[in-house]
Amino acid sequence: MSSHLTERADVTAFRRFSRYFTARTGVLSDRYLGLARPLGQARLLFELGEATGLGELRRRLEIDAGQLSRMLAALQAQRLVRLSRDPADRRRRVVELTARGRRERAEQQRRADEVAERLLSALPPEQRAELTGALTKAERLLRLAVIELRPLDPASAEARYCLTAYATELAARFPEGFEVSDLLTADQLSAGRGRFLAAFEEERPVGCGAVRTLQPGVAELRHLWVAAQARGAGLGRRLLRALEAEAAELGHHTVRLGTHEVLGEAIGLYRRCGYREIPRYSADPHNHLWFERPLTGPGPSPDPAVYRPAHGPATG
Amino acid sequence: MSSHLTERADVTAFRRFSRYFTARTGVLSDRYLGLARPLGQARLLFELGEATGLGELRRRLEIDAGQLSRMLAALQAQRLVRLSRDPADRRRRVVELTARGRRERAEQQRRADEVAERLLSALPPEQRAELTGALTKAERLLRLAVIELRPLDPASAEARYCLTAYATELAARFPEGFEVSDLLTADQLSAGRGRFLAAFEEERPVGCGAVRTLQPGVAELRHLWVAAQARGAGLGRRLLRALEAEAAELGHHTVRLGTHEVLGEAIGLYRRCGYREIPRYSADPHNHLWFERPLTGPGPSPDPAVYRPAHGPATG
DNA sequence: GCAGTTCCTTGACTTTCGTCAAGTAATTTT
DNA sequence: AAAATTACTTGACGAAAGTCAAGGAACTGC
Repeated sequence: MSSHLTERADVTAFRRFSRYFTARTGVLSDRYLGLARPLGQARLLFELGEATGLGELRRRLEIDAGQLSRMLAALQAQRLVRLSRDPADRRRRVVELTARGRRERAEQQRRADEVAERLLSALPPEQRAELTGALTKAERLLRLAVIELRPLDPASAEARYCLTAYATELAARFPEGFEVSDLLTADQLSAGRGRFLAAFEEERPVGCGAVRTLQPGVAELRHLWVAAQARGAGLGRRLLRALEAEAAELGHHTVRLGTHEVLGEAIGLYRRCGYREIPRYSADPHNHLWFERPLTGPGPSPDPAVYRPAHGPATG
Repeated sequence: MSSHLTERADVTAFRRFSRYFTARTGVLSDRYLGLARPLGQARLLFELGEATGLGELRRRLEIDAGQLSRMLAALQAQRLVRLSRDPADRRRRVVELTARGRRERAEQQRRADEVAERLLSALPPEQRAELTGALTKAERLLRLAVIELRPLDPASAEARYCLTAYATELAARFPEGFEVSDLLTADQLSAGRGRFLAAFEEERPVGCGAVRTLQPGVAELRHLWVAAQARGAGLGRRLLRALEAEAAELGHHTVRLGTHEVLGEAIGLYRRCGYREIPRYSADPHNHLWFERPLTGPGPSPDPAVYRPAHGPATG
């Protein structure tokens, strides 16, 4: 089927790019920039920003504890970092760049910039701008791709965190205000009656959404929220599509939703994603517009039933 | 000045992307995919396609002769490659993957595909297509950026190669035919009277173009050629901008050119790049349209005088 | 307050990577 | 045909990277 072929082509394009990019720039940036330092130490120096706990560093760089310990000792001997104990837990140690370390790091960055600049300087301004645009867009979408969508127990602490953030925001934006009591209860979403999805960026919740059965065949989408710091990446759309897929999996053929007139971005999103305005179908006092989208009919995007959201970690 | 700021922003965007991309996927693809093999051997296995001479391999991977020798011995012991002597010069040796080696390589590729697919599968089809589009565009532009533009002696073998390829193509496309004798002579382009630029992709000529003085302040652009295998990347535009910069450097304020009515792509390029059609200014029998562009006036692109083409190797 | 954990350091390796120099066989130059 | 050069292998070694286990100090849970 055609969507499978499309997927193959995407994978191929991604891999081609990845190979080309690492071959072209990866080599340079690694070897070159480390000054006279072994790669491991250079990488460490580069990764060090604010004062960091060794544990976090170890997790980030996936490095053996012993190795890290020795590398830091070497950097300390060169007076590039300062090690101290964490006052809160004196087993823990904290690394920090010294002034000299910061200078070295700046020099590293400068060299990396230089390599990038030499590459870019070959292009006339218009094409350079095109490249920058493409890379920025690609980065935004990659960032979006690594955000994990997971179904969550609506009674869980994480779900509550998302819903509270959502309610707080609505309270600020709706002229009439908004109360946590206006939300669906966990009970109304639990097994059989609906689903709750949350989006995690590096294990921190940055979005959510719920579907629940409205009548046989028809689901209602509610509480679509994207945290302020995660906006502009397309997460709203991704959540929307994933919620539609959940609805389809629950056996529905149509999704409806109601929204508030002040939520301009959301209204735009629904319109762009194939939703059509329909007459009022609910009595929710916070709703002024109602939308609907068929899950199987023709729309501006491929059949969402084909898109299977990953349940569980994406990189596990 | 504003163009400098733009450039900084481009460098920053490039570096941001580079960092993010290598952190996100580079690590995975290196570590993971090599199965249980050391990185060097995995890389070697990956790089081996057709039967390859060791010398070429050494040059490509920038690896010490001794190291390569030992790595290949290790791979041979695992029956992944076959070593034989080059019949033409029996000092030379040639590596080739065995059937088993090819299987291993395919497995490596499959894993890489899997990683890519897992990442991409998080995105709904529309956003996946957007990402693929952005990456494809970025790759095209990166490829374009590493094509080197060099001024060449128009009498050199490489220049002659380009011009012959250009003439051959015109001969096939023009109904009236085209002769090498219709080209400018090296003499007409040599020092003081004009400049000849050639584009090299990995040291192979893939395009060219010339400017020469038509009258004080006015340059003529001629013989703009892009090899068939390098088309679609934007090289025509890059050459055009570089030739304009050369003209500006020679002290001209205007560039003119004439072209043949069958050269649709070229005509489109000139139009997109700020050229306006003007009345006939030359008697060249192969020309049907004439164009002109001021080098200092306002145009759809920033002042080309700001863009300094790199003379000499870009990664030197 | 004591056993069990956690966080980190140290010691004792092995493997891999990278470099130099000596050596051998084939080829080219003189 | 001898000398020089080229293409590769082999030996020797040092530095870096990676692994495992033992141990000490600080914290946690009962």
